[in-house]
Amino acid sequence: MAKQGYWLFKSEPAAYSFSDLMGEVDRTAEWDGVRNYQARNYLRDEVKEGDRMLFYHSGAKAKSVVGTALVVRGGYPDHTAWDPDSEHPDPKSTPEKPRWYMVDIKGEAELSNPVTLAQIKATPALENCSLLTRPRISIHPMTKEEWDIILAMGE
DNA sequence: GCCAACGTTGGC
DNA sequence: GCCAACGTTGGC
Repeated sequence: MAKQGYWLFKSEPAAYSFSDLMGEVDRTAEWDGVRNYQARNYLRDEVKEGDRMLFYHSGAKAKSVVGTALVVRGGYPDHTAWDPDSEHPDPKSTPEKPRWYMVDIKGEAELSNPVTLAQIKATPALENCSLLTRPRISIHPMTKEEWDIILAMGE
């Protein structure tokens, strides 16, 4: 069995929120629309079924980790790229030569207390976490230690 | 293959 | 709403 991976996915709640995920059939959604190569590489190569992720709300008001989810399908081609009616079409990506990848996630639990960005910044053990050191990427790998700390803060 | 222009992200 | 950071594009 592959090593358990931990991730943090960012989303603008106005575009797609954690409650949107929890409201899906089977609480499961395709995480499509990623159009950044670094994030794509994570999705394609490293995010595996069985990995867990923190759902982070970015943007003016939220800026906090609000819940957890499970990866229920590892990286596979993002078919919305070659759908001209999708929100993120990319004519350079085709079914034969997919450029973008996505995963499927299933909502698990909402945190009792959302962990804010300010709290994360104020926690010395989290100062090297990818969320803080690599701004402007929508997908961040996390260590088990970081995962445990944030979840404990959210209880 | 360089690099300027441009677009996007996301905290403030 | 501003703007810094940074990724992408495209002319040369």
